[in-house]
Amino acid sequence: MILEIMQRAEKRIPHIVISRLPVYLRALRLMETQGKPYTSSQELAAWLGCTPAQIRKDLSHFGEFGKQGTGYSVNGLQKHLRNILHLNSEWPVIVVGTGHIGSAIANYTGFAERGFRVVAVFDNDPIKIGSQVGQFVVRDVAEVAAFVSEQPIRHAMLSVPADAAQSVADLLIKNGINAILNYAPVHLTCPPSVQVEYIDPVLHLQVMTYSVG
Amino acid sequence: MILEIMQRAEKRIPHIVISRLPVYLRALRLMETQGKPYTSSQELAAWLGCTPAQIRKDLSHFGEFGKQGTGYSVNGLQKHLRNILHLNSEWPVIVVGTGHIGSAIANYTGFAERGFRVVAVFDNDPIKIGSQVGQFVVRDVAEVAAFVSEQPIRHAMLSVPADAAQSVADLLIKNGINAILNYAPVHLTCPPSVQVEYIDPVLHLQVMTYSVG
DNA sequence: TAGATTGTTAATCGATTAACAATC
DNA sequence: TAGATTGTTAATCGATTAACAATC
Repeated sequence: MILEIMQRAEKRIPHIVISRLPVYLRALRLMETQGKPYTSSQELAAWLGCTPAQIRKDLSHFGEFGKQGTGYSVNGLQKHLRNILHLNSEWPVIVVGTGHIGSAIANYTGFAERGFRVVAVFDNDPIKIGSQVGQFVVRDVAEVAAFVSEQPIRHAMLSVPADAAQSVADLLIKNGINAILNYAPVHLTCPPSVQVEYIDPVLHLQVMTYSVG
Repeated sequence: MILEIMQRAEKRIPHIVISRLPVYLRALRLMETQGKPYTSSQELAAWLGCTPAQIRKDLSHFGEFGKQGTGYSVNGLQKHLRNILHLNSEWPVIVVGTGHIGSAIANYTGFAERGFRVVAVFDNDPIKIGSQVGQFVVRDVAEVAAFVSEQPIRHAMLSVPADAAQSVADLLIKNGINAILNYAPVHLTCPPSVQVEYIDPVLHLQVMTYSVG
C-alpha cells in the first residue's frame, strides 16, 4: 500500500494529464451548484466532450477516487483534485504591466473566486506608478524584490509589451517568482525550474480562420 | 506535381499542426521588426523552444518554402503562413458580453494589429444596452441576427457569464457565426461545423500550482 | 442478485524526433 | 567546391481508447 503510493509518486505525470485536472474541477463545481451529489466518468465526459476512458485513466495516476457501480462523489472528487493541484489555500498573485490587459486582470473577480488573489500591481512607467488601477495603487516594478521577499509569492501574470517581456520575466525570476502566466505575445526563455503558461487570444482566432476562411 | 498538390490537399492536417502555425508567424513578425531577412528551422526553434525537425515537418504539410543551405525568407514564409491561415484580409469580429473581460477585449488594440477588427459589442442587460464601451455603443444581443446578416461575420468572442454561455452560443451559431472564442469558464457543446477555442486564465494558474505548490 | 461503473491492461493510434540524401 | 540546411523517411515515443475482470 505504502509501496504503491511511493511507486505512484515516482512516476512523472504527463503535463497533458495535469492540464486536464482543472477542467474536471471546473465541471465538478458546476455540477455541485446544480445540486448533483454523484457523477460518473461517462456523464463528466459528456459534459466535457471527451471520452470516459480518458477521465478514468487521468485520475488513475493519482489514486482510486470512484466506486464501482456508483461513480464519483462530486464533492469528494473536487477535494481530491484540489489536493492534487495544491488548491486548498488561496494563492497570492502579482500583476506586472498595467496596460489594457493588466488593468482588466487586476479588476477581474474571477481569480479570487477560484483561489487566486491579486495582491499587487506593478509597472515601470513613471507616469503610471502611483496611479490607481481598480483598488490597487500601481507600484514601481523596481520594488518587486522587496515586495516578494515580504510574503511568499510565486505567481505572476505578465502583461507588459512584447519587447519588454523577457527582461521583466528575468527580473521576476531573480526575485523568486517561479510561475508566470504570460500575456505578452512572445515566447519566454526561462530556467526549467520556472513554469510558464501562455495566453494570446489572437492565436486562437488565427487557428480558427484556417478552416473558416 | 499537380497530383502531389492534390494528394496534399486530401490529407487532413492535424489540429495540433495548425495551432502552431500562428506561433511561427508571430516569431517571424518579430524577426522582421529586427531586420532579419532570412532564418532557419534551427534558429526559429531556438526562439520558440521547440525542435527544428518539428518546424520542418509542420511546414511540409503545406509545401516547400525553404532553400537548402539558406533556410527561409522571413518575409516569404510569413506570406505563405498568412495564405495558409487565410489571414490576407482583415476579419471582422463581434464581442458578446460587456463585463470586465468583454470591455477589455473591445478596447484591446492587439486584435486590429494582427488582422481582426472588433466591429460591434453586444449584451442582453437592458442597463448596459446603449451605453458606451470604449468606442462602441453596446447593442442588444437580440439584434445580432440583423447585424450579422448585413456583413459576413464569422467570428465571435464570448464573454458572458458561465451559465448564459451555452444559450448565447446557440443563438450566435443560429445566426451564422461559426468560430467562437469562449472566455466563459464552461465547455460549449456545438455542431462539428462550428469551431470553438477556449481561454480561461485560472486554468493556467491552477496547472502551475501543481508543481509550484 | 442484477445492473452499473470502476481501475487497469493491452492494442491502437498519432505525434515527435533523428537521420540523411538532395541540393542550394 | 565546401558548408549549410532543407524536406522526407523510418524509428521512437507517448497518448488515447476499447475491452473487461473486479466489485459496489
